Amino acid sequence: MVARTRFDDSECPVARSVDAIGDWWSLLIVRDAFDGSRRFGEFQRSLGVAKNILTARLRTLVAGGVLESVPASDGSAYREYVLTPKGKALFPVIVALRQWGEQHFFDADEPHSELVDRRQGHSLRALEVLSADGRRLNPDDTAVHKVSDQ
Amino acid sequence: MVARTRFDDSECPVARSVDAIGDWWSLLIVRDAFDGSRRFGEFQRSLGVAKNILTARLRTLVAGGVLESVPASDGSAYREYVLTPKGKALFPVIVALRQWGEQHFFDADEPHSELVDRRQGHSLRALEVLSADGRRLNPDDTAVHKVSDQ
DNA sequence: TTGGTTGGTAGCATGTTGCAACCGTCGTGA
DNA sequence: TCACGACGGTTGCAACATGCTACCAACCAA
Repeated sequence: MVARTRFDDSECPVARSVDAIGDWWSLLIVRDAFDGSRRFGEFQRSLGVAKNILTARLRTLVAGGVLESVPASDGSAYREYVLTPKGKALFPVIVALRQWGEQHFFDADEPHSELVDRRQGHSLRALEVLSADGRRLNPDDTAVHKVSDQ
Repeated sequence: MVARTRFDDSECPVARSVDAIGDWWSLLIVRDAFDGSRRFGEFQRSLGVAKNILTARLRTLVAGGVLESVPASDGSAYREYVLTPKGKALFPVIVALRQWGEQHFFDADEPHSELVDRRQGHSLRALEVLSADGRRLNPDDTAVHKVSDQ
C-alpha cells in the first residue's frame, strides 16, 4: 500500500530517502525518537497526531528498518520503538532541518528548543558540506553527476 | 490554506522547517533547483508531478521565501524560479538526505546519481555533526534542551 | 498567421488524513 | 482477586488533498 515508488524510484538517492521516510509525521517521529521517546503514548502526546496515523507510521518505519520494536525497558509487557542503526544515520538530516529552522524561523530573542552537546551543554557547530579534501562547498561548487552521463 | 501550523507550530525548529517546506514534492523541487532546474517545464518533466500540484508548490515555496520568481534568463517573457539565500541554506538538508539514501538504498554496484565537487569531480565527504569545539557527535552525545527547562 | 511550446486553470474521481468512538489487554491499588 | 484506569491500538466516517485529464491563453518561431 505505502510501498514502493510514491515518487519515481529513480536513481536519485534523495527521492529514495524521501520515499523511505514516508511523510512528515514519520520524520517528526524520528526526531522524537532522537529526543528519547520510545513508547506509543509518548509519541502520541508529543506529536498530537491521531492514533491511527501514528500506528500506520510506526509500522512503516519498522518495516523500513528505521525503527525496531523491542520489549519495553521497564519490564512491562508493552513494546517500545527504538532507532535502528539505519534510523540513527538520519541524525544529520534532523540536525540540518533543525539548524535551518533555527536560522530562518525564529527571532533572535525568541525561545526555542535547542540541541546541545551533552558533555558541555553548548549548542552545536553548524553543519558544513565539505569536499573530499576538506574544502567547504557551497551549492554552486557542486554538480550532480547523472547516471546517464557515466 | 497551506498556511500556518499543519503541525504544531511548536518551539521546535524541526517542526517549523517541515511546515515551511510543505511536502515532499517541495523538497524534490528544491533538490532540482540545486541541480540547475529553473523553468516550470523543467521541474515538471523532471518530477513527473501533475501541473496543478507543481503550480501550488511553486507558489508556496515562493511565498515562503525559498524560491523567487525572476524574469527568464534567456530574454523570453516567461519566468524562472531560483533559490533565494534561504533556499540555498537548505543545501545541508538535501545533502544529508542524499547521503542517507546512498548508504542505505543502493547496492554497492548499483548506479545512482552522485553529487560531486565541481573542482575535482570527487564525491563529497560525509556530513558530520560536530560540537562547538569540533568533536564528532553521535545522537547519544546530544540532548534537547527544552524551552520549558530554561 | 499558423502551429507548437510554455505555463498554467478547472473539474472530477480517488486516496489519504483526522476525528471520535470503541475495545481488548495490562497494571495497580484495595 | 477484582475493579478501574492507562496503554495501545482498530474501525467507520467525513473532510480534505492529490492526481489525472481536458482545456486555454499567452508567447514565439516559421
